[in-house]
Amino acid sequence: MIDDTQELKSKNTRLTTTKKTILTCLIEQKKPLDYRQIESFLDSRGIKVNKTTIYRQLDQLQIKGIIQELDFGEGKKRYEIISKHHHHLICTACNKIECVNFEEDFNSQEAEISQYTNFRITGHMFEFLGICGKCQNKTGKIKHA
Amino acid sequence: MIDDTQELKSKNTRLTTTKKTILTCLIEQKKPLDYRQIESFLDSRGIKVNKTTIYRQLDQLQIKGIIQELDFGEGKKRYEIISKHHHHLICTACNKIECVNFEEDFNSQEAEISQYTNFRITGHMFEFLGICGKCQNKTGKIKHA
DNA sequence: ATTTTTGCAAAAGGTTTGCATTGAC
DNA sequence: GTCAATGCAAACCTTTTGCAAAAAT
Repeated sequence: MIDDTQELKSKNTRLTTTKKTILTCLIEQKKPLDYRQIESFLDSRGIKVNKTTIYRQLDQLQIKGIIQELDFGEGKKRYEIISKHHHHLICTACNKIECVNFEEDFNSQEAEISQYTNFRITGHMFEFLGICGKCQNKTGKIKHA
Repeated sequence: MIDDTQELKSKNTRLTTTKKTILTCLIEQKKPLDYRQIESFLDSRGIKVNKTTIYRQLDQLQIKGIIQELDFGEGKKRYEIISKHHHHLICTACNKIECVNFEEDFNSQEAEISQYTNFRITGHMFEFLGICGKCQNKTGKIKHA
């Protein structure tokens, strides 16, 4: 995903407190965070920055291939450090998001698809929906599958 | 997904031209459409309706379990007739979206996940990203995987 | 008559842009 | 001194809300 073109496109960057702290935040929390969560983290460190700055730093980090944007259909973006390819568990009751790794082999599916389409498949999004432990215990209101 | 509670929640509805045409649109096109595409369809049939009305009808159809909202990370929702469970092919060059069906068996993955999390898994999102035939032929600018 | 459907304007929520200023190298 | 980083206000885009008017049963 990260190619040389993108590396070159971005000129020198300066290592500011904002940038350093956004990275710290995403590295520490190890899961996809939205704008508000990142802002809170900065806030908790006493760093008051304008939202434009945060968004711009996130853009920049994405262009450099350091972080990636994710969208779980919440009407907002989430940002995550790019490490190895993995998937997510999304609690449909409380929106908690966890990362999961598992052995994946979608070759048969991809082969099946290429049988009747002319797409060249370059990737996939595969996220699990469910109810987290806390929400399972919390209430009887949750629908049972 | 469709349960009795939801059925009961929605009282009588009236079969208006707007509602009928939105349904026709989604049934004919057989793929996830965004607000603008739906509006254009209505427009092409000479039906001028306020956006609020369209959004409200889409909400209503969703509550009744007739359509579903999808989000492919484009910053907007898409709406699709609920038929059997299927997946999508998304062209990362032109954003074209197609539906695909294939045999799926994610039991091993789900088992693996439940080994080290306490989520009860109720569903998944699994969409393929790629380059459609048209875009493959169109230009050399497209990155090769 | 009652209740759904509609239009309009305005707001909401997340994200982006333009422009001038500040600050790092 | 140069170029990246920042703040601010305003704009943008999609979606939602409140309220009153219209249409359907």
